[in-house]
Amino acid sequence: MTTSLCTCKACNHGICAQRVSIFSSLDEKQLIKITDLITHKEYKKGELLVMEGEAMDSLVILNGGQVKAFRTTQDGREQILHIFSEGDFFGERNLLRDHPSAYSIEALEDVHVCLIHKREFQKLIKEYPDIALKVMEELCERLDRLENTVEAMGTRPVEARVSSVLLEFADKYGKPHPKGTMIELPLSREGIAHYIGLTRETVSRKMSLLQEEGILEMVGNKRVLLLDRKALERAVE
Amino acid sequence: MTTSLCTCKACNHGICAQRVSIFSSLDEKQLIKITDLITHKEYKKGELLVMEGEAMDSLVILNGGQVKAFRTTQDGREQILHIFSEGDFFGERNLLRDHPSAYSIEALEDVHVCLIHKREFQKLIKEYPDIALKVMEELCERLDRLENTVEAMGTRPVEARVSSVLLEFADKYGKPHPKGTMIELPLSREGIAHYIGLTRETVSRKMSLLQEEGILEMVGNKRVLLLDRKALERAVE
DNA sequence: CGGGCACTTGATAGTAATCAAGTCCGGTGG
DNA sequence: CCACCGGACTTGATTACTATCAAGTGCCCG
Repeated sequence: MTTSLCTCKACNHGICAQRVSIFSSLDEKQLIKITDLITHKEYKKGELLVMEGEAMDSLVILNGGQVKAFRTTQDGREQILHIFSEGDFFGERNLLRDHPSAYSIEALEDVHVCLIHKREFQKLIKEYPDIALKVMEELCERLDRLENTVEAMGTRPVEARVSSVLLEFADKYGKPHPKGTMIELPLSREGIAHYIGLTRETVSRKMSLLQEEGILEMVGNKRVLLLDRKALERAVE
Repeated sequence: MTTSLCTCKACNHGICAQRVSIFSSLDEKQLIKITDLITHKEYKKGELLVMEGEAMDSLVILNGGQVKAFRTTQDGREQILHIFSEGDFFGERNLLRDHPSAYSIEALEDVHVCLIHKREFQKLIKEYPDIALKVMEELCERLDRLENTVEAMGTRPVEARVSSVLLEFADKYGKPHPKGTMIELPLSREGIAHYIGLTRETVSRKMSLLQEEGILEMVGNKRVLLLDRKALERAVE
């Protein structure tokens, strides 16, 4: 999955589509055809790719970097709904149903995206039904994750929710380390708070607690060394 | 949509599949073919259709009555994730990915379901890609609703969350009434609480408040007369 | 190396959970 | 049809927890 990355600036080797799971059922010839339909775009950290309520005319495939999908309430509170990483896509719902975007998308770091225009995407789906099945699979994953989030927000004590996010990040962004797992946090404390419906102070306090308990070690502000995964898993239940 | 209901006990007129949106793209001949694949089952109010963690071998289409999809935590707390009504289906995710069920399903009233076996469903999806698109549409709707729930649970004050559920029920189950809209509540106070992550007492108190404000009127325990929809909509924001 | 921003920590206040009685609804049986 | 019973609902008092407000500290980038 992470091998043979396309490192060229504009993906003109014709292989970047290969890395996206929704196209995994296609053969090389078909992939090259698709690559011709793709246009590219770059965003800097902090830039908005999409604004809530805006119409979308393309499927967006993340080809490097991470973004957050979030909503802002009238009184300025933010709720993060999804974090998308390399290989993920978004906009599919707006293309399928012709709705405006239900959330804003902001680059968490410098980001490179591939765009497939609405009419091409709709043609592709008709032509290769397997693509629809792959999209469906991805929608199912998101449903699973959101259901877990709802359950956590509805029934779990705050400490369990923090633990749960840390486990999610460990699985997605963790790298082996002699003392456990090193996690590159995609979000600041405030970001984590907005992901699970808390305030930055509460997240801070709970993470300090976890550190005192010897479960993890904070390494600067952007990394966490997970020492005792089992303990974290117990905290989630 | 609600016309020409199949009121026979076992749906042997061969038209019950017609009422399900996922088959709406098929013609009558195809529908009759599908009807042959369907088996039927009845459940009484309170019965479990599916247990969390159980393997599923069929797509379940609700042909009458309502059910709730929920999870129970180790310490006995319940979180309701979905409410399914006539025409809705579930189990699709387990069939597509061969996972055990992520939640239990309980009949909220006497229920009649149609079952399509896994192997038939998978054949149908291959044969009629439009069905996959319809399933996808439905998954999108559920994602939308869950995203709204997460946003509400993360950023909205409790009163707004209660108002939000009442509006949802008004749209789904409300009937015109000289003084406003009469809502048949699918859930008890406790059920509503478990749907939005609160306790029954809190739901009770907030609904009493809404009644004092003249926004609604409780009619017995199972119905609510919504008097001032606009006010409720304002409370959600 | 310095400055700004993110993070931590502490004190206080507000809100919902919990605990605890009562009341009312709704179904059942006479 | 009415009376009764049990479960669901309401209401009140108290407790627990997290948001908020406020200050200080430390990380990270230029």
